[in-house]
Amino acid sequence: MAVTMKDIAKAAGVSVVTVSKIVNKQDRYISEETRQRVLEIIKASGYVPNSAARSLKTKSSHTIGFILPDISNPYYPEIARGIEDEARSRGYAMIICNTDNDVEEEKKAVAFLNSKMVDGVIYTHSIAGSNNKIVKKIETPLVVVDRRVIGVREGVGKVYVDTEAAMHTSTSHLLEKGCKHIALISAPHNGFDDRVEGYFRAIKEAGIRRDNRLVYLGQYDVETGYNAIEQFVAQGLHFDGVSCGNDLIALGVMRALNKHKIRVPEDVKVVGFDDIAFARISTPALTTVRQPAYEMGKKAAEMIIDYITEGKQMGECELPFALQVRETT
Amino acid sequence: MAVTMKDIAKAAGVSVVTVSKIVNKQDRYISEETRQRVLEIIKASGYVPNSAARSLKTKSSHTIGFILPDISNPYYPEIARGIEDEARSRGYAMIICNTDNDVEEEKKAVAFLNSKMVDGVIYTHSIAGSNNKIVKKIETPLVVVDRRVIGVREGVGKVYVDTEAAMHTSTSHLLEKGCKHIALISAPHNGFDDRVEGYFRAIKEAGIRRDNRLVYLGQYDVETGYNAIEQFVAQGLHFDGVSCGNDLIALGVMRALNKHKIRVPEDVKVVGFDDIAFARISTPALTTVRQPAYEMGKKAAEMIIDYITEGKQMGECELPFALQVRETT
DNA sequence: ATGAAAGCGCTAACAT
DNA sequence: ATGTTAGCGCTTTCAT
Repeated sequence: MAVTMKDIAKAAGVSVVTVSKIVNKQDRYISEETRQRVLEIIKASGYVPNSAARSLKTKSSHTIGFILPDISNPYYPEIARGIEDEARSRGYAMIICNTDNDVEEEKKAVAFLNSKMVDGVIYTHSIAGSNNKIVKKIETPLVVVDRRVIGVREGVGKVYVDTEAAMHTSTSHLLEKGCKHIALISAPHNGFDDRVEGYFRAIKEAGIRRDNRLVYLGQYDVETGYNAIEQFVAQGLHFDGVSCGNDLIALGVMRALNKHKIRVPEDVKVVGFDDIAFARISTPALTTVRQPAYEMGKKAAEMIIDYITEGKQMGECELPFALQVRETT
Repeated sequence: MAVTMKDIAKAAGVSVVTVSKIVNKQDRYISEETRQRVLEIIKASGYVPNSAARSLKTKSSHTIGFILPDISNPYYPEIARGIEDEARSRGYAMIICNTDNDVEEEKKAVAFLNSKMVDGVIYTHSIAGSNNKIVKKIETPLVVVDRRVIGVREGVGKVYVDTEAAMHTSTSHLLEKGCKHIALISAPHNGFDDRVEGYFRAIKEAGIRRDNRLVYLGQYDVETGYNAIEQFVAQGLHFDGVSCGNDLIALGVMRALNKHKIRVPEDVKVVGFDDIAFARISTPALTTVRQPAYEMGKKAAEMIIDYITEGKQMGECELPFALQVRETT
């Protein structure tokens, strides 16, 4: 049996109340002498407060949930790390729930986190489906990270980057490098699709007519990039640049291009999105738009914990993106 | 205020005990009629048991901790996913703690998880430092995953692959492909170093004299692979194969080789270790030894939860590795 | 400066 | 088949 406050109290010859006050630093009216004595006994005994009892009483678990599609997908781990660093440094634990972009799984995750009595949840929702319903089920403070949710309930924190502008930047970069026939390979979102819009705005500004045959919308994965190129090649389409919805797609693109002996960047230039660790490592190294994943996670955790502990209203926080020019353009 | 058992009891006109029994499926002696009635009220009210109260009573938090070096490093997320899948399907939450391979951070993580009253911990310890001390501080059931810990206390579960044999396999593969001068690039471990041993055993069996100039021990990262090759080249060393301690190193190797216009696999063959997602995607695709990371996580969670819930003794579990021959050999 | 009393929501004997 | 009682370890008035 673990040592409890009662044990400490008995050993120190004081009441549990006194011990509680000392542990919680409500020691305004505690004599320095007893304070020291109790503190020493605590240290010697290896006493650790029972968090279940504390939670039951205070209605706060000092735990936050992180709902995301899949931790084993690159990019998300960086967000998770940002959350964990900020959270733990402030005494909060992070419980993660993978949903595989499945709305049913998201519902389960929400119910699970509710049952775990988390004090808040950070949510990177799936790209398809009606996330507003999910958001409504979340009873705790909530911050939506990485994705833009339109019209969610009041008081929801938001941390994001302007993906429309980012995509505009990456596509414009291709244009500046002399590309005239730029393909878009990405994944469809429900509602406003920032990436697609950013791409179209860039080529429109350049006075280029849109060619829907060069737009391929699949998933945010390697296969999509690969398959898209296979399809373009099979159709005999001409293109000299590819703007990708994320780096995974770009890597798939490069693989397919390599297979067809199409040189990057000489024949076709490629630009990714996200700047996952492998963008730097691939050969050739991928030009991409950096999303500050770690910072987003950290900011989201900061926001929600500030709210939980100080009632500081959560707002919106837009973080900057940055073009990383490497070898594929 | 959330709805409690008391509310349900009042609404159903029964005692909280009856509700408790129904919720916990101890309904042997509950009449079908009351059972249904209570269940309906529960459903209608959206009642969720208060896990803090439950934990306080049962001394079980239904939460397990996962201590690991860094979730934003590929390979670990797969383990994490395996743990989370198994854990959540059985009602357990997973709290992760990053340690950055720092023993002090590991201590903090252990203290943190203890304070969170986790029912068990799954531990992938740092490669340096005296982990036995850490292990001793962990008061809960413990499973060590991915790493081999020698001489830890009794009753600790272990999930691992035979890395010595795996490294022997990858190096032997290089030998079979005709390599005569095989370099080893890896990271040093404290105590027995499986990977280094596996490598040496393979070249010794092939009757090749060991050349310590071709052994480079740094970190398990891209830079180490890159720097090692730079050093070999600068020293004018001849080598036709590289056996790497993990895939990150191998990727760094390929990058450096590419820079020096050394062709893979024509001039130098490269084999990695782990089979992270990017091994398949890199160009050329990396030949490597697959470690079943997801399965290891899943197995570790299974083991520890079986122990927690059924007292089933934890043992050792060796999972198989598998050579994945791709384009770099 | 310290403590007594009450109760958070739940479960586990022990009745009935 | 259902309820009474007690208590898990802690925090929070309210006394003293």
